[in-house]
Amino acid sequence: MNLIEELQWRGMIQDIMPGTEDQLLKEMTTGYIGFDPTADSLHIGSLVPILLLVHLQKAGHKPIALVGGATGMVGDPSGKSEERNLLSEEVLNHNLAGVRKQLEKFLDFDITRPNAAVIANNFDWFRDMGFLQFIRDVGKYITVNYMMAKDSVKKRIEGDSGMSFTEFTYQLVQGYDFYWLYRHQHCKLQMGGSDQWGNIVTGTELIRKKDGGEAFAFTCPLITKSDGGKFGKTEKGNIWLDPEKTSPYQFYQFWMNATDADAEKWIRIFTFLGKSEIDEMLAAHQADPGKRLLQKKLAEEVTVFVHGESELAKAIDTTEKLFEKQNAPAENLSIADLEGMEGVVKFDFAKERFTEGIDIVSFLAETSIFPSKGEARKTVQGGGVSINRNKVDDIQFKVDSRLLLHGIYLLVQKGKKHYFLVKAV
RNA sequence: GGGCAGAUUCCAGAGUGGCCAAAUGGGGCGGACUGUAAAUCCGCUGUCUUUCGACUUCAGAGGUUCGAAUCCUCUUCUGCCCA
Repeated sequence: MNLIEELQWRGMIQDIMPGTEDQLLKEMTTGYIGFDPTADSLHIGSLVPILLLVHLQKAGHKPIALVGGATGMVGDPSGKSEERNLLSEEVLNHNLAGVRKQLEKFLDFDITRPNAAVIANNFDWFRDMGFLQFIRDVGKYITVNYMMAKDSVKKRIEGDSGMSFTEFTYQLVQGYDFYWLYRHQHCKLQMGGSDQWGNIVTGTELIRKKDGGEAFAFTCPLITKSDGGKFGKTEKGNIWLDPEKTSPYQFYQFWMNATDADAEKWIRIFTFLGKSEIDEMLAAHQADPGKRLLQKKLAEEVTVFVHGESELAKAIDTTEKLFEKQNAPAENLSIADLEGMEGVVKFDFAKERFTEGIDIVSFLAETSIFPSKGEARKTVQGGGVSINRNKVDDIQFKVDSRLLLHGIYLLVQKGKKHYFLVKAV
């Protein structure tokens, strides 16, 4: 399978420009993807573009990861129904540094290789460009009619929130990125999410009109969940690649919780496993879905890719303690077991308060396991809270030191899946 | 510059003087079922309070009224139309 065939099999190609496959077969091709510095860490939504770059490099081509210092200052209207807030330069620089650091983990930058990865920042070529120069060198080549025909623009013009000139111009800014990289880095390929198609095409158009050059592109489908929910979101928000923001255990759990339908799609997209291996796994999974083979494999592969072997081992370890022996009494967990639960949210709570005894509702609110007493009370009444694996359904319940495991710990569960470890200090 | 329409609780979107902490749908959370699935069903979804209830909320500031998300005035923001 060549690169395009493989990506197609994995379900990672949505739109592709004619000739792209031939170009990739013909020679080592430089291709780029832009990353938005909207936060100081990438989240799993960015994993797909990262994987595209990795696949590209594995196939012998040269990947460029573009961090959008300049485009980030404008704001991409694609897929947004409303005008975005501008980020300050300070925040932007902070985000840029974070994103850059993460990208460096996934690609091979060994400069002895001809196809070593490169990180570029489009602020480098926009910093000194003046407005007049831009409208003469870029704006002149693209008609407003063309720009208005773009879905991202059309939707906003037809909708009722309007669109600023700044965001309208965005496609030109991104288009110029492609042109610049084409001129200076011989970059002939741009990839991205399918929402980027319009912006990408503007770039190839610019290359054609300004230089008579030829450039190629393909996009991957946006990842969706089978139940229509947003991918990569949980009740706690985004799943980040930064272990400080989303612990490897939580990260692992996210993939473990994939539904069957999602796991079947995702295993091809998010892992590097080959076709025969995946086919086998799919068959095994369908024979006995209850074993969650796919989810486990998926979670393992992605966690290793992002966080490494040792973090995966810890995540699995914690998972086993909490889930595989779910019916075992909490008292069976040793101090080492409890201490070693990496990634479980931990809280300290004053020892004296346990000695005095405290009602369950205040306890849950004060530890910040619940945001308010009202919510804590409602969940307890609804049977959603367990302490040391015993369900608490009486809001009068007192928490005191007799409950502490090994005299120190309290294992609190909110719902079935959310564990918290409270330590008496 | 002129005219018109609008701003409601996480989102969409009702409500147009008391019955409104505010319909309905979505989302979220929790429960049952299960496989840490899916589908389905049930409960919760402003804060505090065991309950009664109290308090803060319908863009912002004032006002009318016994009483306002609802009426009036000004301000801010948004969309549409005319110049």
